[in-house]
Amino acid sequence: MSPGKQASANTESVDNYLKAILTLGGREESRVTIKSLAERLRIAPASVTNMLQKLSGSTATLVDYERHGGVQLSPAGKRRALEVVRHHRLIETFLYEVLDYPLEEVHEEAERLEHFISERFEERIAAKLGHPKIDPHGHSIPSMEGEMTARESMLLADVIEDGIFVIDSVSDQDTHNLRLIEACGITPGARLRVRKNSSSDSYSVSIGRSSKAYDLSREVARDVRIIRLKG
Amino acid sequence: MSPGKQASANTESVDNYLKAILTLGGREESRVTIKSLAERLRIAPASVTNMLQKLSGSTATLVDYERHGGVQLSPAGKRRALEVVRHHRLIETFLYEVLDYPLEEVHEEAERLEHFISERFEERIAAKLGHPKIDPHGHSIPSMEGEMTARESMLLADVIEDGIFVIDSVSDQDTHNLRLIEACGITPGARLRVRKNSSSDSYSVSIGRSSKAYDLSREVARDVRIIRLKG
DNA sequence: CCTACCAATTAGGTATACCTAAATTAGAGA
DNA sequence: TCTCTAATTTAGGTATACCTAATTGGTAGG
Ligand SMILES: [Mn+2]
Ligand SMILES: [Mn+2]
Ligand SMILES: [Mn+2]
Ligand SMILES: [Mn+2]
Repeated sequence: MSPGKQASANTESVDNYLKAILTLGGREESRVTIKSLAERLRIAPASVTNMLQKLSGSTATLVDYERHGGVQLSPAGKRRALEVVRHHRLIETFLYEVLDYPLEEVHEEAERLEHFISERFEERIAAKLGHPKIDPHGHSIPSMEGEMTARESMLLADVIEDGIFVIDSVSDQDTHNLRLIEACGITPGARLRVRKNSSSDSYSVSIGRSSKAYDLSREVARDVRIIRLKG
Repeated sequence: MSPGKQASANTESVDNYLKAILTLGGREESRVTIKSLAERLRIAPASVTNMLQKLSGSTATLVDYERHGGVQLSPAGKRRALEVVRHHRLIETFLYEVLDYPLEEVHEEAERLEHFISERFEERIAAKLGHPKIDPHGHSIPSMEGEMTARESMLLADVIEDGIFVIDSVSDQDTHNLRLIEACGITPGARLRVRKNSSSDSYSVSIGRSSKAYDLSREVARDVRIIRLKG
């Protein structure tokens, strides 16, 4: 077959491990502990150890695992993880743009479908959407070649000095938080004025030059990433 | 929860059994043999017996199985089977209409995705497509309530007397045959002139009033359903 | 009425992907 | 250096959904 890849005989389960390792490893791609993987995947640590041993042993070694030393993606594993992330984010964009899903609903559907769409499906929705670079949460969509651009952003919850920011992205992990976030008008790309409330552990935010301010708890503020515009 | 159904905890495998029983049972919903199921699903007969015993035993009895007596769908099983068929055909229509898939490619993708889309996804693509009643192969799409209209049609391969017909539907089972069929211009709804070739075991067909005639082997002719217009 | 024969079933596997409970280990702090 | 604890691993399950081989059953023809 041509220089491309063959459909990757990965199971849904394996894909989920790879994606979790990618995410938890962060920008530096550091080694990930069994415990953190277990928490993220909501699977018992013993099961995670088991799976990783199988993954690093057989197949095309998707993963570099060491006894008591955590895991890291191999080049092949990283390639596959980014492919799944691309699927996920393209599907989310598609659901949002074409099928008019509410933002809080796209993640759950994408989380399932990302494992089952073909390369053709991926290619067709990408084309339909005009090859988008970011998804509706503000996350970068990896390119077909597995490149993903990273922006320099911080958590709203980590703001110390009040100021004006641009909204980078919102987390898709918690439906309830996301609804609250949307209710404030927080949308990737918009401008946000942030004031840290000294009394309670919360943030007062307003969009653009609007005077309407909303209060966000620290927990919710952890689900918003922003970039400082001016101090 | 409201009067509706809960997401049906069926696995992909169970759904496939139900769909196969529905199809093989035909319009009369007759009992289906283990052997025919095994062939259709490409699973060993022993495995089919096993699965059916589990299905008829536990859960909400999706199936009426009797030792040495074949199977039949229960009302609940029929409901679920039609739901999956609705998914399948809506997805096919969507891939064809919205994502510009070639006709021969829609089936394989739908065959996978039908098990994983949510009710919301089903509803959204149905709305997007204007609640279509037939899929691109000419097959009826069951309604949300599980009603499916049946047309009175025959196989092209069963034609004895030459004549003019309307094309009812084409089978989605064989990609290769489907490509041949499409190449003749055979499309559901079009008019077809059929002449049985006495010499070889084949059919000479032409579309509408076109004089261009194509030869279809009996094997391919089995994948085309037609309705007689005039003798 | 009795056999074959074929369909169906039973018996006894395998692989995947989980689980809980019981070791074991690495590393931090005394 | 020793000890303790939390992380990790090992051991020994479960459920699903397949498989092959061996057995049983129904029935059509002789
Ligand atoms: Mn998501
Ligand atoms: Mn996203
Ligand atoms: Mn189909
Ligand atoms: Mn179809």
